[in-house]
Amino acid sequence: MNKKTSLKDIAKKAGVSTATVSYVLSKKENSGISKQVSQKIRKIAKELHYRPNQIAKSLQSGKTFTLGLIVADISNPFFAHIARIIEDEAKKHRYSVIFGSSDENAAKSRDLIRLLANRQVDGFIIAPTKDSQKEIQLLKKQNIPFVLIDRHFPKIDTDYVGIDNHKAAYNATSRLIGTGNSKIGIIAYSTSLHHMQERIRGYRSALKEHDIAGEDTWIGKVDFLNVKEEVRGAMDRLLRGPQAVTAILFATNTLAAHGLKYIKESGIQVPEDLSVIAFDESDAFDFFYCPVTYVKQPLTKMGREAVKILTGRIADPEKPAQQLILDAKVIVRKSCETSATRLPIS
Amino acid sequence: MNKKTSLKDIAKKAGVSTATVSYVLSKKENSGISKQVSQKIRKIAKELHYRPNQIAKSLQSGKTFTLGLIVADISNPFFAHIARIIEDEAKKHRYSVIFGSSDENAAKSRDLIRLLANRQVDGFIIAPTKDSQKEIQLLKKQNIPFVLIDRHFPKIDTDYVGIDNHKAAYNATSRLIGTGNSKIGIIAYSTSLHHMQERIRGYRSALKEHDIAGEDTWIGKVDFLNVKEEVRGAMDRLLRGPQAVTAILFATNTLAAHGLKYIKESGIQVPEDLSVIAFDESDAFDFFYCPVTYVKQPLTKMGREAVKILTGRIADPEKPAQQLILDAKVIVRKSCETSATRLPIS
DNA sequence: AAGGGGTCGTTAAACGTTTAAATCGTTATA
DNA sequence: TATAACGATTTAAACGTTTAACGACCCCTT
Repeated sequence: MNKKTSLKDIAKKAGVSTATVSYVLSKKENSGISKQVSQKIRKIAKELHYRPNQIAKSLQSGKTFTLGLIVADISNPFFAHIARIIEDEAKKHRYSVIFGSSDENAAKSRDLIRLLANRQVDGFIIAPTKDSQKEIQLLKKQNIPFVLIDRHFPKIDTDYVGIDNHKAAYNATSRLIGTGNSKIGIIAYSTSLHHMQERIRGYRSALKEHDIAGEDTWIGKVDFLNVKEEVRGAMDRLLRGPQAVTAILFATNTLAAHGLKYIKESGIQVPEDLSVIAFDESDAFDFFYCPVTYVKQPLTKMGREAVKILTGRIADPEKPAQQLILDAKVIVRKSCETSATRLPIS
Repeated sequence: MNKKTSLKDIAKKAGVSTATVSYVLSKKENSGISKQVSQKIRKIAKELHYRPNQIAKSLQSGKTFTLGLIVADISNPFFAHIARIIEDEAKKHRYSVIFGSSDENAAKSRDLIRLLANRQVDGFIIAPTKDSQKEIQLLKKQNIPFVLIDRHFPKIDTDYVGIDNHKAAYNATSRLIGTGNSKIGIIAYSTSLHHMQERIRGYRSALKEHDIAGEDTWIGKVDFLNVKEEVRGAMDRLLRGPQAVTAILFATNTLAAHGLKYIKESGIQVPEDLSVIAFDESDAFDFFYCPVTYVKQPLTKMGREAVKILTGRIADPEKPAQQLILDAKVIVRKSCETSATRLPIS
């Protein structure tokens, strides 16, 4: 029906070549074409509602001005928020963003990366899943620009933006110790992903530093596939028996949300019975009956820098990889205040 | 450096024409080329890590297999959730999703639509802003497939997926009336957008139906630009004076979140002093000290149907526009239980 | 010996741009 | 008066695919 109008249509109507039209419509103000012809062409272009076909431009230029964003789940507020920041920063550089959710699944992640690579995105921002080292290596070998966010593989030298997870977990745990807790648990994902390992390591370091002999049972591991149930199971284990903990560090917002629900339902009193600190941010932390202390990641900076590093790499594929490790901030609230009485669940 | 390999490269190496390579690599199993040549080509393709250039395909076929998603703000959980559903459903139809946030700003929305149209997306899913009728008309005139979600313009005959906002607000308000409230307020956005008008109208209908003469002061209008402050101002007004309300309906999750924070800080007791119902979903509703009754939109169905309708339209641009109006469900919880004592703030 | 079919592959055009190089008048310069 | 220079526009190739149409070759019939 209503075919889109192309340079050719304009050229035909104006009685000139498509080259002339292209020069007029793409060049700023100069370059060879007479005022008369220029104006005529511009007029016709407007009449026909000409809109340049970006696909054709991309084919010819080899640039799509599109960034691929791959996260675990775009509906997770953590990633949704980052996505928004990336969108805004990308726009400043004239890029659009095409996204995909990997669900922490390496195969999905691989498929997404390939799909978007075929679509010739100019670069990727990726929160990689476990077991995707090979795919990341491949991107690197193919010289496709990308930046990892949130997680990375320390053995692969790549661009990366994230926080110092060890330090963040260390600080959070230290806070719990400082307010009088000596039995402290952590609930984390059961994954080899480095950021998660670092959070656990930071937790352990803090215990060790304060001469607390941590128990293995204090570390609750949760699989991505069955979060709700496994968080509850882990909480049960942490809060039971003679070594029951009096404080818990949740390694992500999702883990915390489930944990807090459990706490609420079991009638456990925070901070009297249990101190709590969580990673990330959530409405849940504000609205929980006792405002939850949390480890706030500098999302804005992370998103912006990721885009900057990526555009930098697109501009210069040869420059050395850059790892940007930011500090997270512990926002202290009531959920980890000192308390005298500590009652393990019987 | 590492140029991507094209059909031409494979053709050269195999000593055949690019056409042959194309036939082998794109056709399923048949069509003309001998086993030997086929295998040779496939082998070389694998060796050279051939990946088809989707941009070139798109130029030639006129299809990008990309959908444009334009929402108010991808970091709003409501839209982030829908985005995820759309992503998944789109994938089933082999589409990827490129997104943009309009911030309820018509100019931004227009720019986004044009940008993505230039990128030749095969269709749009749009939560339109106010004052974007013209742009929507334009899309229609240009025969670019699109589906509106969440909001639409009743005067423009377009595909649309949303809920019956009048009915939803009517039901929610009726619930508040049914539990003994007769002074009921609503906090909504100050916008001409139809969905918001409908929510207000539904609220009014319910009052009228129950012979309650609503006060204008019971309707708090909030501008998109200054939500936090204006919600607080509106709440102040609703809760003051002889006509102070004993119940509030929040027209969106964001409005509710700010309102609930205000309630919490002012020490107002829900549901004793104030009943509350909110549209949408939020962690805030679960974690607020009194679980909040909410109007749950069928997001999954909305997202899925939007994609289905869109792909349907892409396939057949001539078919009549389809409006899918779904029912929202009031999920009753404690925040709107009957209560005897009602104390306006003095 | 001429024609009819297959089989396997190539040619060439097309999609909508960009852009270096060529062309063609004019006009100024030597 | 040749020629150089300039200004305005066109030609043509290129980006990486797809695909209709064609051609070459071989085998079979009649």
